[in-house]
Amino acid sequence: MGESPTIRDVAHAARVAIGTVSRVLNGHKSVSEDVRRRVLKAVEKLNYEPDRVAQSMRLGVTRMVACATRDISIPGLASVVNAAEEVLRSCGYTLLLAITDERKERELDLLRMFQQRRVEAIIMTTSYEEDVELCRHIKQLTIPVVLLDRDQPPELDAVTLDHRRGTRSATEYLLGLGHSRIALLTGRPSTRPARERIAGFNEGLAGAGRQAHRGVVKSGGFSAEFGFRETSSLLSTNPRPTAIIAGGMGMLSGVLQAIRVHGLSIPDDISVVAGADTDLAALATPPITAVRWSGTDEGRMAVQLLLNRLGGNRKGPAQRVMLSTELITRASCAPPRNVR
Amino acid sequence: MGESPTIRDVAHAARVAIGTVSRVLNGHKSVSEDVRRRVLKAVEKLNYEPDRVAQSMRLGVTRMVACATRDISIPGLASVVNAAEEVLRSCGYTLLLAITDERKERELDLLRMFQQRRVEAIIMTTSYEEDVELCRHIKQLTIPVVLLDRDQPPELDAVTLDHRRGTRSATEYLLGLGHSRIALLTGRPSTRPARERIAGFNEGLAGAGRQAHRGVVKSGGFSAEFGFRETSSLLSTNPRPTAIIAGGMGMLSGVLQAIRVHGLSIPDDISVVAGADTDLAALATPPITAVRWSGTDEGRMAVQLLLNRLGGNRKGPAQRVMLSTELITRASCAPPRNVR
DNA sequence: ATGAAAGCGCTAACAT
DNA sequence: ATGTTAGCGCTTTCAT
Repeated sequence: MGESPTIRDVAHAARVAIGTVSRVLNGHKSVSEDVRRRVLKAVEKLNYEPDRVAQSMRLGVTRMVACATRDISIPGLASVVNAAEEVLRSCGYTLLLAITDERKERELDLLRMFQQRRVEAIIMTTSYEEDVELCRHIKQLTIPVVLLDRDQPPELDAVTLDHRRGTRSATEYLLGLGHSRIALLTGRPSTRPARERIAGFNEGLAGAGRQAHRGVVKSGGFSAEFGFRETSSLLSTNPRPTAIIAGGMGMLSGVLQAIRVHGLSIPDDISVVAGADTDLAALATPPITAVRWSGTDEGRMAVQLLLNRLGGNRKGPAQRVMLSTELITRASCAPPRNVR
Repeated sequence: MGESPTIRDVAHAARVAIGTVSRVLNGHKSVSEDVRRRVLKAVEKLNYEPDRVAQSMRLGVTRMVACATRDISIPGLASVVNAAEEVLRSCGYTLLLAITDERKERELDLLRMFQQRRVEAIIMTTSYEEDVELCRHIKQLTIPVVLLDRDQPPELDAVTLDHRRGTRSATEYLLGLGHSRIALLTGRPSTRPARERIAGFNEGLAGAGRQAHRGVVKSGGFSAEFGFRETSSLLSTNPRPTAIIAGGMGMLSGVLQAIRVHGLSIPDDISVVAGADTDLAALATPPITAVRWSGTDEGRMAVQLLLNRLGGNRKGPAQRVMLSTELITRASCAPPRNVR
């Protein structure tokens, strides 16, 4: 880094003052054609690139936005980040990416690091929405923060997904097929997607006049491992559920694996609904009914909210956008055995 | 950003000189207990965070590493980035992420931006390895660059995957089952993974003493869309191939979709091998034989090479690491009809 | 139209 | 042990 030419080198080569070089590079009006040419030639010759660190320091603006998220190898999250980067870059911002792995300590570390790096805004998922320390640290930031599919703290902007309606639709659909023992697998209730799915599930059950105990909720994680473990244990109970809702982005593979291991077939022995519409859901055999939403829209919208804040609307009330979900019915659900 | 307290504010609050604050914060020896306590209390009270932009400027070191890649919504790439971020962060580096979308212009833009931001190293996939302009721009960078699964330019470090052997194994396996019309779908030969897969394919065919024309190569893209399009067209030829190798990370879904649309069944009508071992490959029905490798290892190794350079070994010869691939045989391949 | 110089926040070298 | 100051590369204000 030390060996890069500086504006001083350019000025020297062009035999002008450094202020003049700056003016040329920033397109100021009062520069003579002759000088402008000399400067540009010197820039070319030295392969000069302005130091954005120095610019940031001088101007007090970094044009960097940070994104902290659980794990981008989860397809749903990768789309969000991918879309966010594309929009940000097209607006001249640079994305700084960090993986939280759902660890609170790491989230706090990252928050501090973002602050030190003087990023101008943050897009993030918090792992523990109810954690007061975390919320306190987030709120005392002086830059805009946009939450991804999170509710807390309430004074922040957020783009959320309508998991509640998606899960309610799935539940109603399964009840309509005649299922009376439906299991919902989802994350800890300390995160919004899990809470909303559970709420939608209960609404669906209640709305059909059924007893809530006809549903079984396993709330503890979004991972494939969790899906596998809980599905395995559910399938060993008697009577076992006749339908499972895999309420997490990367959970489906574990659920399918467990069903396969138990030698059961979909939808004859058990119906399955996926909480996200992935390649796997669409192309499994049979194809899996899924609650679909767009991670790309989520990422774009998050940046939208953020740019609105950076554009000057710093003090307005929390902006909340909820993106719709849609139940895509496929062949993975059928009436349970006893009903047919 | 303007309202953050500076070291000067801390110094004032603690009634010491700014140099003293700096010494306390950087753990220098010669500081009295009393002063140290006063400074830390002031830091606490003001919620002071040192400005890393200013530190970068002063020290000439940013502790930032950039990663530019095609599209992180491709599962294989997301794992690479995810792993790279984890290692980098644990070493005190911050990851700056950019999506190239395989556009040369964007790659050139990004290279320039990285240079301006004074990142200390770059991890990237180039879209057009043969492009002299791109190679020239990369080579004139003064910071370490690690290529992901790319060969060009040859003076750069790279971590690559042994697609050649993986594809040769797949080809030999299919030939061994009795297939004589095998199709390989893969990307443009301007990228290493495609070239290597084609080479491995041809080696496999040649090694079995078969005529090369028993193989059909469609080289044009890694996307699901490409897989769908080419598979559809291949399935309409007569005689149609009896086996397809989906030689790309996100291609399998398109291939399976096309096979499904044509009403064919795997492996009775056609055998399939996937170029990456994804959830979809493992859990499709039937499960798909796949060439497996570890994106996580790839990302970690890339950072390893990079840290080695940053650790001082700037001038050594290009470091090249090739990670092995493994053929995971599953139920998607069987002898073709005429052989059974 | 151009030059000179201040100053962004910080660290380290030099004083004391 | 602590204060003072130069200077990192840049933009911008103030002269001229």
